[in-house]
Parts: sequence; C-alpha cells; structure tokens
Amino acid sequence: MDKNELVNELARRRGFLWPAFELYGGAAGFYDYGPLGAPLKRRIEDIWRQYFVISEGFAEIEAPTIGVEGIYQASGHLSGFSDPLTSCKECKEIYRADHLIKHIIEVPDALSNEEIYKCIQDNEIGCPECGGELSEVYEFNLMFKTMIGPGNKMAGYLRPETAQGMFINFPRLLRYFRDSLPFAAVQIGKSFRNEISPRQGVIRLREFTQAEAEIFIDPRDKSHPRFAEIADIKMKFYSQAAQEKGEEEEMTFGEAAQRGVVAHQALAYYVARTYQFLLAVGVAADKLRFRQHKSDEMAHYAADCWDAEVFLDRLGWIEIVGVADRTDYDLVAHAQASRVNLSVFVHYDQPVKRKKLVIKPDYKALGPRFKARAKAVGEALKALSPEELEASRGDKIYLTIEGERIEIDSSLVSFESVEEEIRGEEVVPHVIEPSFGIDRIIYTVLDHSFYQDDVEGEMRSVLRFNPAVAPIEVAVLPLMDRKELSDPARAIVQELRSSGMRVDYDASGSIGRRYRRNDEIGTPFDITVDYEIREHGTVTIRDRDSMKQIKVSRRQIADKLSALLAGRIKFEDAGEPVALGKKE
RNA sequence: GCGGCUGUGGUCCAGUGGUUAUGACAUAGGCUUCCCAAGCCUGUAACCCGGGUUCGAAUCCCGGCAGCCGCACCA
Repeated sequence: MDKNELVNELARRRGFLWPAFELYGGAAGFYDYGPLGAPLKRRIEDIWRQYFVISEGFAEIEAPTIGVEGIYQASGHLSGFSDPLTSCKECKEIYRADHLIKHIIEVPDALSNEEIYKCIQDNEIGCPECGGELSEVYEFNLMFKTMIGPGNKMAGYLRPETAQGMFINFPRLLRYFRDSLPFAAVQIGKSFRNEISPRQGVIRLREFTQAEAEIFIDPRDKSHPRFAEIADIKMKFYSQAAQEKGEEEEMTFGEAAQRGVVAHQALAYYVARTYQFLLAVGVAADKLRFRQHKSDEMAHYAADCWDAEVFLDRLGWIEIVGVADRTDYDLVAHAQASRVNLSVFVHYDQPVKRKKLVIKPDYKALGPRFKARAKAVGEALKALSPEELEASRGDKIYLTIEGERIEIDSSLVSFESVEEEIRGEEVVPHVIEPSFGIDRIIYTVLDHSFYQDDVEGEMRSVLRFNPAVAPIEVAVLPLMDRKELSDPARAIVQELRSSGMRVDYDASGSIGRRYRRNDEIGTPFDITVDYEIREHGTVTIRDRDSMKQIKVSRRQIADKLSALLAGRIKFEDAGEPVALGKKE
C-alpha cells in the first residue's frame, strides 16, 4: 500500500471519512465526516474563524444554499459554468464543441449551441479520434438545478460557490459597516457542483465545504494597514516568472509587494494570512507553495491570483486555496443585472471646491412653447457643456430633441456660476477573495500529519496532529481494567471534560495496544493510571510523538494538560520524566 | 461520459460450479499489579446490488453502483 492508500484506509477505518450512502451502493463525489472527521473539520473551521473573522473583524454571514436564477445569470455561472459538448456517434468520445471549431472561428464562445453545430456541419468536422459523425451540441451545466415551490415556475440552483451570498448582500453589509471601506464578509458552508467525474476521494466532491471571504477595498488604495505585521515573513513564491524558470523564489512578503511580484500590499497581506493559517492547522511547510496564475489561466477581470498548492503523494500538486483580486467584476455584474447601485460614497479628506455653471431653463416660457416636450428640452439645456453655452451666449441655442433640430432664444435660459464643494465620490470597491476548499485542506492535514516509524520491529502509525485540531485531545487509560484503577481514571475523565477538553476513555486491551490506537487517531496526550495513584497520588502523561512519559500529581492534571495542549509549556518541563523498561 | 482492471467480516486476503465460506489482524466480554499493537479463554462479524444461465452461483453471463488507472471534463 502506498501512503495515499494507507491514509485513506486509516481515515475510513477510524471514522474520519466515509463514502456516503454506502448502505445503498454509494454515489461518487459525496463523503460523510465520521465521529473523528466531523470534529477535525469543526476545529479547522474554528481556526479559520480565528484568522478571518475574529482577528480581521470580518462579518460571518450565512446565506441559503439554494439560489434563484437571477444570481447566476449575473454571476455568469449559468452561461460560463457550462460547456457545449458534442459526442462522436461512432466511438462515443466526448468533446468540447467550441474547441473543435477554434481554428475556424476566433471567438466560438460567442456562438449559440445551434450555431456551433451548424459550423461543425458546414465545415464537415468529424470525430478527431475516429472520423465519425458528431452529435448535436448540448449544454452541460455544472450546477444542480431544482424547483422552488410547486410547479416549474421558479428555477433554483444549488450554489456553486458561497461567494455570491456576500456579493448580493453588499448593500446591507455596507450599511452594517456604517458606509465605509474597507469591510469584509465571510461564509463557511456547503457548495455544490455536478462534476462530470469526481475522483480522488475528497479532492473533487459534488458537495463540498468552502470558506470564503469577500474583502471590499478602495480601488484607489490597495495598501494594508497591518502589512507591517507580515512584511518580514519569508515564503517561497512560485510567480509567473519563477514558473518559467521552474524554480520557486524565496523572499519576504515585504519584498514581494515592493517588487510587484504580488500585485499589491492588500493581496500580499491575505496571502500571508492564508500561509499562516495553513501552517497553523498542520499543512507541512515543505509541501506547500503559493503559485501565481499564469496570465492565460487567470480570469480576464482578475488583477492577480495566487493559489496555495500542496503536494500530496500520488496526486502531485493540488490547489487548496485561491487568493484573487477580482477587481470590481462581481459588483458591476450584479449592479447591472439588478439595477441597484452597488458603489460606496467615499469622502475626501478635504472637500474639493470647484466652479460650476448651473443652467436654469425658463420653464414658464418653455412650457407653453414646447408643451409635452418642454421637460426634454429643459433636460437637454441642462446637459449643455459650459463651452457650448459660451459659444451661444447672447445668441441662439441649437438643440436636437428626438431627432428634431430646435432653436431656442438664449434669453429663455439663465445661468450662473456657483462654487460647489465636492465631498467625495462614488466608488465601486474592488474585491479580494481568499477562497478555501475545506475538504481538501482536511485531507491535506491527514496526509501531511501521517507518518510511520519502526518501534522494536513493529510499525507504528501516527497522525501528528497539532493539538489545536486533534479530535481527541486526551485519552485516559487505566493500566488494567480493575476497579482500583478504572474508578479514579473515570473521575479524571469527568474532570477534564468539565474543563472543556475532548477526552476519551479506553480500558480495552493491553496498554501498548491502546497507545497505538490513540497514536493512530492523533491523540496528543495519553494519561496512564497505575497503582502509583494510590501509593503516591501520581499518574503519567505520555507524549504521542516522542512516546516519552512524565509523572504528574493527580491534582495538577487538568492544569498541566490545558497548558500542554495550548503549547504554553514544553512536555519535558511539565513533570518528572519516567524511565520505563519493558518487562519481560 | 468512454476504455482497462477490480469488488468476500471493520481491515487485508483464501476460495474458479457442490454440505455449515478459509485465515490473519482488528474488535467485544472475561482472566491477569500487564507501560508501548504478539498471554490465556469465549464471542460478534462478510460473498457490492439487480437480473440471467444452472438441480445448484462468492465462482459463469448481462446490467447497475463503487474504487483504481488512462482519456475527456473541471480548477
């Protein structure tokens, strides 16, 4: 078995990840999180909240997973998230229909399916594999469609990303944040994509969990007030230029932003926070890189985009996070589609004074003369530029209203020059979007935490979880399942649980077997209760990674463990070392 | 979607037409002053699903589902 298989097998056997619906034969692309997987996921999400909600002051919201059609028309998912396909009638191969006519038509995207099919027929394009006839062009959309309410009146779609929930709540979020930039909203939740061929376990799912932040910033100023906090952190950047050389470039974030390797400070800042978060949950630093999208793979509206990629055995480099500057694309698209203004009024530091010509049409005179068109004439007069007015001063003014040339005596218009104060301007914010694939991160944490070592000829499997993500933090093990030991052990379990720790009790099988069981699920510390608890009032704490043990007074257990779990003290300093020889 | 390979207790596997389906590990209960998966006793637990061939199917055939690999697709 290779590592990938070992990790998958362990995850299934011990209750991290289960293929869903197994009882009924299963369905590809769906997984259950079991009794250990669900808390692992929860703890990783909570650390994400620590980084992207609490520390940054972002707002977490929760939007419906089903969306109405309008959202996805505006976002482009209805048209852009589907592909025109055609299949060979002979050999059944499936092709992207638009790709087949690329050499004939420069922008096949603009054609309808019927037009593409016509083009295929007109040019007698056959199957590239066997030359067979191609079927009609049909659409495959990756969104799950459903019906809202009875009948087919209203179509609904399961969201393909959580991001749209933040965009379409922009006006309310803006008010919540008291009309000022920057601000951000986040969402952790399920998204759905009807993938053609889900593979590789939890790496490509049809129902998956995303954690996304939409950070709305002033497009004129992409610096970041907390940039200094991360400027000195070093990381390997796999930039466009570095990719051409095939070698990552190590530098600080400060340098990356200054040299323009990363487009600007704000983007660099969130790449850095992403980097810190991934390390905090247990992604291995030497199997993590940040790769910049090449210009041809970047969305046309994006200013810059960096993917966090991790190395997984057998799968290679896999994208787990994307951090992009999406500019004003999403807000502009929704503003156009919904006809709601999605901009922010940004105040200047100092109001700008500007002279302005105010034009006042004489409606008393215009009304009787132009009747119903008087209003249109007035509007046209107001729209004149100062230059046009100047040119006609004391003379006639010529306008074109509804295609008709109209002559107006300039005496029917008065104008005056006023000085106005401009206090600010309407700005459509740009969006920085860090988008996390939580399931992929969980699998990565399992993969990167897994290791095996040889203990006296026996293979020991261990998940070296960071205590902050471990589903079980402490296992309490009576050396033997006898009342004198199990009673105090159970009392310890209750005490630790009441102070909030995730504790398991295990009295089954030999002590060594129980250590192995807990090593395998990543329990950082084991408490062994032996007869010393009666003789000296002490128990031992065992460290998962070193297998070393220390002796600790029964009364100090809760304090010592919470300090150990939080990393406030080192294991060696937490108690007296125990030298244990194997009894023959 | 296409093609190839595969599907037996929780896990890994034996069984290629014939009683009650082999074994190991894991797991449960008990015994044991037992500290790193290997003691002793006793249990629980499986032929992916549906159809067909046959007196009889885990075994042969067809279909479905799932997994792995390749293609395509996706990012």
